[in-house]
Amino acid sequence: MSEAVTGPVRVRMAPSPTGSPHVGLARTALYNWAFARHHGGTFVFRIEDTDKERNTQESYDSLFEVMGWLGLTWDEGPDIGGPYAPYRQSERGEVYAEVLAKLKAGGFTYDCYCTNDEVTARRKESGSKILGYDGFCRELSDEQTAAFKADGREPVVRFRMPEGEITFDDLVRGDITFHTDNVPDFALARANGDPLYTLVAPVDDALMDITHVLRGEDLLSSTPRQIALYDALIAIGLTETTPRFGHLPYVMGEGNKKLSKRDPEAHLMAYRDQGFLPEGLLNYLALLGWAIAEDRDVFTLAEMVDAFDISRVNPNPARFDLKKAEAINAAHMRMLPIDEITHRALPFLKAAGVVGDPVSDLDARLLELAMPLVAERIGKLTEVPEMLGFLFRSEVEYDEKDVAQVLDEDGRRVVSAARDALGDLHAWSTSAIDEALRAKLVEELGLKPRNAFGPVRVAITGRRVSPPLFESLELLGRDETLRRLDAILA
RNA sequence: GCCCCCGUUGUGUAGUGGCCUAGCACGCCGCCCUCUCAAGGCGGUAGCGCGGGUUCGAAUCCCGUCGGGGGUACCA
Repeated sequence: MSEAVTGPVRVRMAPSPTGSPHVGLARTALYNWAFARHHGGTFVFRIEDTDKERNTQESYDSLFEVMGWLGLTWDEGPDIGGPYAPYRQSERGEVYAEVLAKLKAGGFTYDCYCTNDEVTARRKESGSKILGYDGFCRELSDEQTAAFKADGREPVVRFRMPEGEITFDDLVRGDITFHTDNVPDFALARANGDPLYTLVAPVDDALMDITHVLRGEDLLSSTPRQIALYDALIAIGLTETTPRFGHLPYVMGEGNKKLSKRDPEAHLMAYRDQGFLPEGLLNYLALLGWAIAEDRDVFTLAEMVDAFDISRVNPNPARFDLKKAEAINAAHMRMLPIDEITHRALPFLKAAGVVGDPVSDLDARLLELAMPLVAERIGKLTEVPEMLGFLFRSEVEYDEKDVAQVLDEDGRRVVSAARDALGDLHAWSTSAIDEALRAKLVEELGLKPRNAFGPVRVAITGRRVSPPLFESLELLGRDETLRRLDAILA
């Protein structure tokens, strides 16, 4: 493989606003972004919305929302403009019409009147093994053209594929060769004149001086068509060079199925809503096809930018593993300062109704004291309200299973003893609570620590899993603690 | 069918002919620590798709084969 970068770098991400943003999109964006930043290049955000049928405004908006959340910043785009504006293909109609005219004048295209049925019928008759278009309209006589027009047919514009082999040096896969016998002439514009992706993507890449095209492997087999078109664009003077291509492996779901839009795991928004950190998700996504080092897999975006090398990207498709994604996310959670976790958890705490909006001073102070207790025990932000809710709500949400398991008759005796021990306590501090409960439950009643504190924990927090108990009691306060114990015993 | 891509433990990867008795991470299992859960520490589990070559020596090179994926649109 030859040197990937020899000059200034301009890359782009060019999603279509259809459906809800997908994890594969984020991975592609991330690699493009990291590549651009590593080489001090430019990252362009372009919207490929030529398919009017499938585009939606909602999807368009969610693209920006999700990219904003991820924090992968672009240097040029529909929202911020740039020297190559507009960046939305639906606004570039004249550009494509002009290119199309030049291509036609140069003899690189022809009008094609065939219907699908006709092409299929001819293939059946000829017994050809190649499925695409057969080139029937390549050399139409004036009479034939007139006949089609008289028939009321409108032509699509088709590109004339040259004869021979097309080889390109893929940035992640090395040399790939196609023979154009297997790459039929393809349509550049619909019969109604609307340009198609096949035209628009290479034209914009050319016009925007894109130097490296990093995209999903689903586009691998359209690359020879684009290279042939690029040659034509060079011939008509639109650009001077063809970009380098790099085809990124798929992100697959469970089993060996491509993560489809139907899979809940596919949706980026779901990760945000589940309380993933963008840097955690991004770190995990980076691992799907790339490694920073052989013995390390937790790193920051800055470290990734520093180390990213497109030629080190693995070509084979990767399965998305939620467990590992969560583990990586948890590692990032632990890297965050506590007040930063608090800051990020706030929307989740508000959404869960654990704190009000705005947050009262009292709650803010309690949060400041409570956060250190859970900061190291959470993997996702949604766990913060789950773990701390009991400190803020007067109505404890008791987990029925935990209650049934721990607060049986024996458990209630333990709670009762704990209530006695704490009721007499004058100093209300973690260490005093610790000592008092141990003296009563462990030493006096001879219980094992876990059996001693379990019932108290469930009585107070509603769950068998909670922040450390003594600290929690201190924060809860004597009155509320005793009230909850009494309520259980009542 | 035809063309192209891919193939290391359950998952992601490291590995570019001897350093591989195949490393790391997640998962899973066990132990330690421990007021629960995490975190942390220690240990275990499991892999080069298959078959031929080349070579003193192959996960690494070659051929074949099988399996998976993508494309084959007036979608992108």
